[in-house]
Amino acid sequence: MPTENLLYLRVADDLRRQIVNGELTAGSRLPSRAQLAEQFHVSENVVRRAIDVLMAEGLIETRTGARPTVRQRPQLRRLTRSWYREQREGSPFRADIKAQGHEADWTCESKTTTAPPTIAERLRIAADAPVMRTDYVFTSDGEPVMMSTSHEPLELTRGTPVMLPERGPYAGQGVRDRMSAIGQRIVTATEVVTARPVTQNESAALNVSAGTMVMVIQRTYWTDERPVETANIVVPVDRYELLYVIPVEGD
Amino acid sequence: MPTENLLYLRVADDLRRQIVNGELTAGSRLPSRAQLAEQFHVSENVVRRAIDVLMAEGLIETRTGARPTVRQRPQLRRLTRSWYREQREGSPFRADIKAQGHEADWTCESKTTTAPPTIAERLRIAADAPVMRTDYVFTSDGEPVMMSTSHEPLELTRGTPVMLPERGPYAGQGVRDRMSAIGQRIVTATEVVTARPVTQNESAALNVSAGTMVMVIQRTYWTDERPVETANIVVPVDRYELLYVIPVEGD
DNA sequence: TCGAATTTGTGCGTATGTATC
DNA sequence: GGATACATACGCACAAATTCG
Repeated sequence: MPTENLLYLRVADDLRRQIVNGELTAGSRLPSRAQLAEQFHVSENVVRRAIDVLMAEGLIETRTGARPTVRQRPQLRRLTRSWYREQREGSPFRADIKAQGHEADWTCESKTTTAPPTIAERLRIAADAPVMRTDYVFTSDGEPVMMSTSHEPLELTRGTPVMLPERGPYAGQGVRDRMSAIGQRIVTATEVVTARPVTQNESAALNVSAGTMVMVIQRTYWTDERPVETANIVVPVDRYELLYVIPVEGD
Repeated sequence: MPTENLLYLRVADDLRRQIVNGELTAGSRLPSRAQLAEQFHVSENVVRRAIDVLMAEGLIETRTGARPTVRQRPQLRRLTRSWYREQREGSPFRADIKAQGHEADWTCESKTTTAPPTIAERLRIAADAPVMRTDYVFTSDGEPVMMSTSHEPLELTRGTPVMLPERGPYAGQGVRDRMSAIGQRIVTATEVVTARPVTQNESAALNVSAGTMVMVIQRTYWTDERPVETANIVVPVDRYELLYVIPVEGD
């Protein structure tokens, strides 16, 4: 169906065209529903459905009482998910953000708890085994942009200087350096990437509107023998793209 | 807001609970709008919005004239996006799918064209330089599950036996082996992962409902000197998760 | 096979609450 | 505080597709 004959889709198409063409600049306001209805000679209801479509596409934002605003297309920032042929030191997140000309920082909170089943499986430890759980919220230029929840088996770190990830001599230096300090040499990371709608908690913490999507990276760090850390990293799809550099082996 | 006081969200929550609890089994039908409206003591319009929410979440499917059907939760299949410590031969896609106990196949169509700007940039060739474009639709157990669009510079392959990716002695063997046959030794792949709503074309080709999300992998194969192939790989988020295995180098 | 009942998708009108300006 | 505008909620009508006797 090249030409759309449904009213609300026709309206949505026209408005979308104006947005991507720049006739409606980022940050500007759309006409009100009543104005659009008169303009397109349709009912307000049709306009509302068209607005819903554009909102689902992430092109506009709506707030009750205010006319819809054209979202400024945030430039995608790139997260490099690879150490291949790079000499990376300290926190990968900070290095990535600084490389793109922004200020990076984070807050975190650690507590000991017991491993939930999915985490236990990923760490290959018994369910309910003691773990150190650390919740991070990462900020770029002061705005929260990413969050993650990390789990480390306490059987590895208990009683060592690195038990608390963000305290002590190795604070803020990343998992690899911390684990290295207690003789755990990380040689591999696995990352399982999925995408899903944002949860209420995440939408509040990351200041993104409900219904938008996030990518979830289930990252696990491995020594030659065992997994030593695993984390769920949550990134809004409209803020980040992920870059993987993959060595291709074989003749 | 722990308890939701909006009518349509209350209805959606109740129906969602019934689905995930298994009270509404996969493949079964929901009651009709009128029945649900009476059941919940709300208007049909509220039920409609609740249905919209569940559809956006991918929990149900609707067809005009038929009651909404509960989608059978497709088990996520895993795409391995790495050659690290694996000896992979031929098509990575087929190997992955077969390893998970399914039949894999694909259809494709090649044509010569000129490089659009984004592709030209990724291949580091002039815009409008001649390229071989190949569109793939991958099937698993006969169902379309993934699609991709590949571009190769014709300056590399013109006049060689591998010019047409799916014809000749190297048909179906994957980019690495084909390029190897003409002396292009691929040593690195880069993949940029993003997620966005499915387009109309994709939703028709992949048989997924409109409004659902896909992950897009922008993959580029590199020799030591230059990019030799780039592809946009489109995978629905509710069918696949991506697995990256990353060697961690250093000290 | 056919036709009638059912059900969804679309479209219209209106009212109320609430946030914005 | 008042005017504006969106979010939610109610009602109804019709076309198209499905379902089923």
